[in-house]
Amino acid sequence: MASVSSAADRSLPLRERKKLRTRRALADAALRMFTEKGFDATTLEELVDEVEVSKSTFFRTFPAKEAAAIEAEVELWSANLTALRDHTLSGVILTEMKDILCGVVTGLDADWPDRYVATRRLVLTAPTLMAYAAHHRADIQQQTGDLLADKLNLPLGDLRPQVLAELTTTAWTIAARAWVRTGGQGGRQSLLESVEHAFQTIPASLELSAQTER
Amino acid sequence: MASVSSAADRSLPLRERKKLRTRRALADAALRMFTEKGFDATTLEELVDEVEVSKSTFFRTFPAKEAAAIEAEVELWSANLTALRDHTLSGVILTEMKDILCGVVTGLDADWPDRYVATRRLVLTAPTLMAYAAHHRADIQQQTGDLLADKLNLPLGDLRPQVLAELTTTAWTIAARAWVRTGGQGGRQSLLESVEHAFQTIPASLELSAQTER
DNA sequence: AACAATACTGATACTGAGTACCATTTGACA
DNA sequence: TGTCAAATGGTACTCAGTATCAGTATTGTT
Repeated sequence: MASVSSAADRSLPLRERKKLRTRRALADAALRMFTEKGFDATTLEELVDEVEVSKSTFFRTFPAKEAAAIEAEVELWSANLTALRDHTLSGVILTEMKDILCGVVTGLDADWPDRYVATRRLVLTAPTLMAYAAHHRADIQQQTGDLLADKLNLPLGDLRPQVLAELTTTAWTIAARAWVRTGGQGGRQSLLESVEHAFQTIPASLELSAQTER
Repeated sequence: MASVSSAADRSLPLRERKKLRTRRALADAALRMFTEKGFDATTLEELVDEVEVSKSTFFRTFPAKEAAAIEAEVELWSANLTALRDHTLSGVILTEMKDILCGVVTGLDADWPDRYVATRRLVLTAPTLMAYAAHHRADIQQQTGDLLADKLNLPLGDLRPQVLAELTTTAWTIAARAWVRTGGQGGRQSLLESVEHAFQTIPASLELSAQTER
């Protein structure tokens, strides 16, 4: 389980390193400024002035203003897709999905948990951001489902890989929501416990009944 | 199970009827024009000219250009929330959720299935629409989860209502996707069968394993 | 049936995100 | 060092979305 993305990766061509640096700088500034001033109140011009790049460069790096704000989210799911791709599945898939996801969380940069908490809190403040994050999640889900179907050699009509992909993101979303609500206290470890708990809650939810419950 | 929304509802004050009429006209024109010319290629001006209202009126009716395109989706979930609110839960909740949803589908306008198919197909063509639809889904999920927690008197930390809400929209999304892919053939009836199937697939997915499967 | 009070519409002017285009600079590589 | 490719910055543009206000239609009251 190698650490995938660190800030200054030698061995990468200089040009690529520069691009990565501005990408990182833009994402950091975006998270900070949007949190301080509000997403709508911060114009793109202010953002690019801060980082000292042009608007052109911004849109060559990110497809939208919103994208710069949810980099931490993107990092998580890109890494997860890669991990799933490189993993040989065996046993109960949903459990495997949970383990892969937990492995990814463990492998991310040291500053990732803080950035993720800040990101999720920010997302709650602006509907536009909410929409963008939801879209990203749907996108990831689709890709995960397709990848699963491929890895398991399942026919096109089989709904199970899509369902599994959705269950995975569902479990994550719910676990993360609870963890973020605590301010990310307990760090990575408590997040992992929250994820375990959420995955366990799925079968428990299926059986939930009224009457007997009150 | 009363039919909720028909085009010209008497007994409503004139002012409200007019608003509903323009809303309907805008949504219809939007669906048609976006499908014909493409979402991005159709400007808001063209749309409001067609319906002969001002841009001002458009934005008092819909919060965004995208919203006019997904009215069929909004109608479905608004009706579902209302139905859930008015329903007394008993027995296995997930089954109840399925039944309520199926009841809502049965109760919608005669032209709803066609409009829904057109909507979903349109959504696939424009990322902006995709994002907006995903956002709407997330919004509905949240409200459904909160409503469930309230109706079942569950404490704030309990993840199960949120999971159930997500499972419900998940099942719907997957069922609808399959149904739309067939062009909505078989109409409402085959959609309902697809929904049944998707709900059954959820427990089946939990147990899916590798090895034994290939 | 006339009259406030109130809600809705339309027009205008504005902000800011995102795109298209081109001239300039910078890194890659022989 | 020189040449090619690729990234950058600047300018001008389109269009969604907001704010404001004057005019018009609807409601409910007397």
